Amino acid sequence: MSNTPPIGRKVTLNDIASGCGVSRATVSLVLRDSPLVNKLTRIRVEQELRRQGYVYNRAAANLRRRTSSSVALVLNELTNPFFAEFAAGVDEALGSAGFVTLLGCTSESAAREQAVLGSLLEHGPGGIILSPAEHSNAHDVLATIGPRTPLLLFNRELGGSLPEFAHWDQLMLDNQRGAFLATEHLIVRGHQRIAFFGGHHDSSSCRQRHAGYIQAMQAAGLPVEPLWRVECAPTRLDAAHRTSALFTTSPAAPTAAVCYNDAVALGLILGLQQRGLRPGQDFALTGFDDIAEAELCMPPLTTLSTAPRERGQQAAKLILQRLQQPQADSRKTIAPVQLVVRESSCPPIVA
Amino acid sequence: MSNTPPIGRKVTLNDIASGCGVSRATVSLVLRDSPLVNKLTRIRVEQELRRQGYVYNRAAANLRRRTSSSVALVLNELTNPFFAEFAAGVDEALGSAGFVTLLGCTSESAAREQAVLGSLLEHGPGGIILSPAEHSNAHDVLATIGPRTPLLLFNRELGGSLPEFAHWDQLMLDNQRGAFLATEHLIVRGHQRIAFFGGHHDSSSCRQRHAGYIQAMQAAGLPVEPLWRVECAPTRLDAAHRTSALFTTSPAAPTAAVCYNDAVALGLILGLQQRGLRPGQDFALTGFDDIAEAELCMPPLTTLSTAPRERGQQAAKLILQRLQQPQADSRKTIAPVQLVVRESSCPPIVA
DNA sequence: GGTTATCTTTAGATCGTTCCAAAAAGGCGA
DNA sequence: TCGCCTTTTTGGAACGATCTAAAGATAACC
Repeated sequence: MSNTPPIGRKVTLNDIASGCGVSRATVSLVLRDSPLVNKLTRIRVEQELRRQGYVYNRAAANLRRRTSSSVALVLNELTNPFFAEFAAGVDEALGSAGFVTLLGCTSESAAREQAVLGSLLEHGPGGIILSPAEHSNAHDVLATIGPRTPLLLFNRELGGSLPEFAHWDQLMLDNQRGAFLATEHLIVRGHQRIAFFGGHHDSSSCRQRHAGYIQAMQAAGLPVEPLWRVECAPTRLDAAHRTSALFTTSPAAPTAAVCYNDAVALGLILGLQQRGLRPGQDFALTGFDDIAEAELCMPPLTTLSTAPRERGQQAAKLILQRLQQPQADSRKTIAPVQLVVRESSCPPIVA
Repeated sequence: MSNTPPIGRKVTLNDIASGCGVSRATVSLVLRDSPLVNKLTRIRVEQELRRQGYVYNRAAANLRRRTSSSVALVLNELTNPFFAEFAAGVDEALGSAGFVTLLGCTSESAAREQAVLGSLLEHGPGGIILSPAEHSNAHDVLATIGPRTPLLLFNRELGGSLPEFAHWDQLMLDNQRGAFLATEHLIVRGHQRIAFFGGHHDSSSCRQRHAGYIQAMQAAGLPVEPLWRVECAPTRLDAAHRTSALFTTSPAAPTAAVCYNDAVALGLILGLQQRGLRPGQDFALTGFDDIAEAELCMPPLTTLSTAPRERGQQAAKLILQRLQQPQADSRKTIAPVQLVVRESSCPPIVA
């Protein structure tokens, strides 16, 4: 009566079919909840599925149906909490749509990005969510993924001009407005000498944030002192080291700084402390990203909330929509950011 | 002469074959670098592959060969930098072995873990790397993945007794020895009233670390005061809130604390500051994990380095070995941890 | 009983690859 | 020219699912 399940081989539709005396096709219909099958048959089949411990082989199904049930997520960096949250959001949203996340980390190397994209492509993802590595460029990406693979660019623009065929979707943060809001906030608090601290000028997001800063300064009629633009790598460590560059004596030192992101701001906090300054009392600063530490550091950091997890969910939704409508016009989504005021943005000391 | 590549459909072996007048089988041999094919034929085929922009369909190949080229990575948490680093390490090592990472996040929910495992399994990963959710248990996991899927347990043990069939590999940190080292270090510095702060007792890693603490205290003949065992969630926020529990007046307050992990230690730093105590001067503390912030916070944190990225690479290697030798005996690997002494573990104030 | 309509089931081709066994193509000595 | 060996190539059947079109049941009607 009770056949033994096959050993050393996975259970297939055929095993189930012969196990309960129906055809492969019927079992397939049961699996897909087709209304065609008779109730009694369905019950018999479902019992047999459980009995033999069947697991669906989605790869085989995808092959036949010419569909995909995965999306590739290629990130320049996973260690940064911003991207980790983003990835978690992507995975969550993809998962609840029945898709699976193919992960790829490029560690900011354009060469690895090429390799990773190529390797992931062979697994037939329906689409790709890409946060490009620093010097990645559009032509190389197009060359490896081809013109027909749906791609969603996140967070950064690709270097090089966009090729003709690449009608790629984009999901970007409103960097300029965010930096504008932060700068304006410091100005309203009474600051006049405000620096822009951290980031590299060849990063598109840094340029946009810097533009927002300039915009706010000019709107308030405040002077923009070139020495108050201090570049550094977007890491805590480098930011701490570069702190002294803010306090060259030639013009009066700034009383506040708009930082490229939270990591840089946390580094600046450290650097200020090492100089004997009390961040949030003697010197005001703002961040960007609202990572978890921003709320918990001392002083708590005024920053721009980008809601990375929600961005991840949004990215997943966008790419899934694209899968359903491959022909629709490409679109660029700019996610709003929100100023979160905390204690790091104190008013200036009245001299 | 030059056929157009097919439109709206992916290029297949057949397209290449008919494109340069050989059989499908020959093209397949070329792709796999078989020595059987003639040099001239190989060149012709390779040209055609490039010309049509062929991408290998690994899913189809895996179906035929009954192999897999992916590994599932299921994590209880991705936001924690420890796990993010770990994931990056896994992905890196899998990638360079030609495997792809199927990501799954469970957010500490055993129910989600079941769902995620089930969904990932359908994509036919060769094996699974699992860092279990808090209340996950062995029987449920066995029920969904079956006895034949290779699984590597990372970081935590599974609740419930291990079922008969589940000969699962394990990669654990040497929690007990780590906590022992931290405690011993504080004792050598002259502390006698040392607390164990943070974590929940139903977490296996917390029990192990606590055991290491007890071991060191007893080895030094120091009393273990029950009030100095303060439980809290392993987050910065909860740790900050629970700080006051260390300073109930009944016995003399402790002068140092061994913290469950870095997150808790950072929370404790915050809590101490809020009470007007200077961590690293008035009170000594140690962490566990050596996350990036440990080096950069104030004061820099004495902690145990677990090298999460290396652990990730190690986990990938272990699961890949298991794939090659499914029958080998299961093994439990305990990764060493290393004490990193920084400024948070000051000597006690001589009263 | 025969015809029609409705409800269920199924054989066989198919997706894009690999494997197998066997065929074709060439080279060489007799 | 023939057989024999080596080097290349190839048709067709897999892998595990889905789809199509058609066949079997069953019920209903005249």
